[in-house]
Amino acid sequence: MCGRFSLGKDVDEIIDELGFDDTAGMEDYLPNFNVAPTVVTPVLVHEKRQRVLSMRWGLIPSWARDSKAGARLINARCETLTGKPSFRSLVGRRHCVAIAEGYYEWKRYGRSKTPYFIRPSSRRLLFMAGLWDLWDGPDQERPVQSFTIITRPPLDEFAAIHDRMPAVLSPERAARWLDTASFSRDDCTRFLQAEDTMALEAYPVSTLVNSVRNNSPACTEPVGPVRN
DNA sequence: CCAGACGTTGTT
DNA sequence: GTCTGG
DNA sequence: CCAGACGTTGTT
DNA sequence: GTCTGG
Repeated sequence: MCGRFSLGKDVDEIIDELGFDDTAGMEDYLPNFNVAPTVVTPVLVHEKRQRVLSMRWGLIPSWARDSKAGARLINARCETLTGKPSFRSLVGRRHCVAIAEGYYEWKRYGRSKTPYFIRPSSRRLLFMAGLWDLWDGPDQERPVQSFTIITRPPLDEFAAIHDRMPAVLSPERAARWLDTASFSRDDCTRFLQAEDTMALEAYPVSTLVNSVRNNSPACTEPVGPVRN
């Protein structure tokens, strides 16, 4: 699955890599090596054109009575996406792509757990398919924008770490996912489960990352061998 | 018809 | 909002 | 995902 | 154990 990720690059690096020429949508951005659910973080959307919106991680459905309801909707299974009340209306309409340098996964060893960091071997940005929604809170002037990250069965190389992984998208496939106007709802699950061309590497990291209070480059530093 | 749920993960 | 259960 | 809290009353 | 907060 995906319950934590890192985005520690500077705003200029990110904007440059995305190919944008301004920082719209990232005015409040701060590098964060330990992005956790409920945190506001930049994601890509396509509304007439591609752009960045900063959203809360953890989808709050538009009909939710309170914002707590969505606190646990941090992931959506690609196999069941089109059937679930919280997600089905967003498929083909509100696609987004979470921007990260890599994601964390805790591998279980009996009673203990070791965090791993998984990132593109190229060290370019990692894109993860998602869905987003708008929620009109009772006292909110503006609707709350929130998103969920789609998960899938793992690629063979990562099956030993965990039995789920985020739906990772190469830049080309990310653009396809975002362009809902030309995206077929029926292809959704197949598209999200396709082999992606983005080569990834995985390695163990310090348990520093366990606590969301720890936000430093040490979170993503290897403490064991890097595996491709 | 109205009421109530609406999610994923991991653990046992 | 929309579906399921009663 | 993990960490941390988990309660009420009255008093300052 | 289970829920909330980050």
